Amino acid sequence: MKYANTKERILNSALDFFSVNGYSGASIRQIAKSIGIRESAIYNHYKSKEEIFLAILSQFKDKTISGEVISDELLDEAVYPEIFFSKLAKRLFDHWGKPDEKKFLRLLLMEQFTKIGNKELSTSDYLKEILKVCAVIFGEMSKNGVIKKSDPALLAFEFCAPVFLIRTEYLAEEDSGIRREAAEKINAHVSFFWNAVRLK
Amino acid sequence: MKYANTKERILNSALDFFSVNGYSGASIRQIAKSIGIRESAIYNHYKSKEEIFLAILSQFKDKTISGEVISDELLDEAVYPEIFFSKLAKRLFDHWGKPDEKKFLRLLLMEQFTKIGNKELSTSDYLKEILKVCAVIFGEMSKNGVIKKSDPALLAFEFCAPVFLIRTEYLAEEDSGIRREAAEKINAHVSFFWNAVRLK
DNA sequence: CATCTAAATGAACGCTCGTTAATATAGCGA
DNA sequence: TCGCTATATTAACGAGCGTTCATTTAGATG
Repeated sequence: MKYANTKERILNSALDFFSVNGYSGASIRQIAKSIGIRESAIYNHYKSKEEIFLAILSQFKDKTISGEVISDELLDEAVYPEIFFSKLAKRLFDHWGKPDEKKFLRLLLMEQFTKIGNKELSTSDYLKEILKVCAVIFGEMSKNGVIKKSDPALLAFEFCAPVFLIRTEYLAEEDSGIRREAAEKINAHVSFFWNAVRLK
Repeated sequence: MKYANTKERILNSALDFFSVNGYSGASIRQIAKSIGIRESAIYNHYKSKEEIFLAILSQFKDKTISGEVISDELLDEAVYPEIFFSKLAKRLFDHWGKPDEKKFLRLLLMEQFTKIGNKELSTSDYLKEILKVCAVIFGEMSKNGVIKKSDPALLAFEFCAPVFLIRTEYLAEEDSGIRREAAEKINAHVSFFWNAVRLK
């Protein structure tokens, strides 16, 4: 029998398993079985397990976060910084909580130190883009006198780092109770940040 | 031939391999070989690979961070908050950078989502103790009018989270150039935090 | 010195791993 | 309709895995 999208379905399933069992804990047979084919069929699409891993990485490397997190209506709110920060933090948190992004984040955390992952995966790199975007926005806000003048890159880091840590703390399970707890932490962080950067 | 400390040396070597290859990527044979014994000899000391893993976890669970990071001379400086924050941040960063602590941190990040690790490992739990200690200290400082009044637990999180993220970003390699880069980030964070909590 | 025991060895087990090769089959273009 | 190509299956490979077991050895105890 022939199937459609096999190549893509391999990638999806591989991400599922890699992000829970780790690269070396996941097996080709497991991945094949989960999409209803034999392990040898995998090799019609990828020449090795490592190639599947690298394909996942390059798929996520091409993704850009800005479009997913920053929108025009959001930017319009930058004149009301308190609301803006709150929305931005929530968006960021939710972005990292999207099913595939969550899986990739787990993979990043798991494989960033391994032989196979340490060349391609680093938390700094992963955060680089969003930090840059935030720095630009915060820089504009200082210039426009909406918040204190300060190093935009530092502001970006101080805004994003706690959000990122909260996200990684809740990367495992996520029932509605947990989500509320995380949302409260995000709110508290935003209020701290806002108090730190507001004009007196 | 007979060796001394075999049980302990197994644990050390296991931590080395687990923290780089992950639990399932490391093998009993590899661990045995690295300490100069055969794999079967391991089983005179631990009844399974899983037991070695759990022994590592319980070894670190018993460790207390407060004594390693907080000292009396450090607390004496709490009256000069800017210096105090700077020293505390450095101590925290250095603590997480101690060879064994670094290995454990990598293990934590790698295994917190896996079948074997997800019951025993969580970033929140790992940070819980230091957050509590910091909260007490910061609470005292607000009460003594050395810094702004604010939720001590929030202050502790805002202080520690960026330090922790910086640490995890530099958990892989660490040459002297990298260490200087990290130190600068820590300084920048401390200055942001200090500006956020200082009295006006 | 003889004995006991803890700790090592060497060989083997059943299993799973990633990968390959030979073969079958489905669907599309000529 | 025929044959080509992409995609699947079945079977097998060598290697490494965790673990067990019978045996040897070294060092402490009497």
